[in-house]
Amino acid sequence: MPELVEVEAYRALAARLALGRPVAAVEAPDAWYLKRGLDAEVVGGALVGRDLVAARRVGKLLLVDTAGGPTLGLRFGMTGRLVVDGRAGVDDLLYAPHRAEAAWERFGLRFADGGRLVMVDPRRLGGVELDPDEVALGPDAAGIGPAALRRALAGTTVALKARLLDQSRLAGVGNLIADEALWRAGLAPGRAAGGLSAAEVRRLRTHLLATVADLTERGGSHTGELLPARHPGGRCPRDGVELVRDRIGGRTTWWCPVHQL
DNA sequence: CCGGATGTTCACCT
DNA sequence: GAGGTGAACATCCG
Repeated sequence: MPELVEVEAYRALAARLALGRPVAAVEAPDAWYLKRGLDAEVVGGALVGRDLVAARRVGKLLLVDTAGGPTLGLRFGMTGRLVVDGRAGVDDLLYAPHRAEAAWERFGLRFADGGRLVMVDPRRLGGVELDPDEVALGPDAAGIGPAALRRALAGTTVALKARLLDQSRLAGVGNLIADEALWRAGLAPGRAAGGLSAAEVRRLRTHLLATVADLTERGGSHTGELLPARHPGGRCPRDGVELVRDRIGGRTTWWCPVHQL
């Protein structure tokens, strides 16, 4: 999906524009998008007439609380975007087409004043559920503390990057943030997650938080320093050697063999 | 035409 | 049980 950075922008958009507005209708044109056996009738019955009272985020999951009703859980997959009253939470997504087809509107809430909150998702990799299991997610990567990061990495020989991507251990880090943070921290993605020294875990935390802050400020997960070099022949922006391409945690991984140790 | 892309889930192995 | 792999979802891009 959009990673933590984009979902935070969606959360802020929803908090700014959607709260306090009663839901007049639920638009669920795509049954596939409703997860866990939900259908349009159930979602409509649960949400219509209710006020939206809070917009929260855990990792890449956006949570919208209703007054006296269930919490709406929105997942954006890789290409999902949130649009409220025609305004987008982020200007751009790396792999999303720049067009906005009405056919890609997978789910929406219509408000009494005619405004709308809409999920646009060309690839349909996202989805909607009610009262999603928030406990299944690890602590949010934004603002994670030293002890929590240590716990998230400890006790396994799984590759460090794979562990960072494991949403049940640490929530919010996606493929681009993982590569960027490891590149900044000078840590090889294939290292055993539990094998880092205490100093390395502290260094990783520092750079993970800085990465999230920088990408948030610049407007997206695709604004990292490493991103322009993530292609065959791409060179490390820091020391100029050709990056190594690997497959770690099921995802394409680009890293520098010189300074990531 | 082919392969790969900010993600998650599931089946199937080892 | 842990962990790895590949497929699936649908569309665009190089």
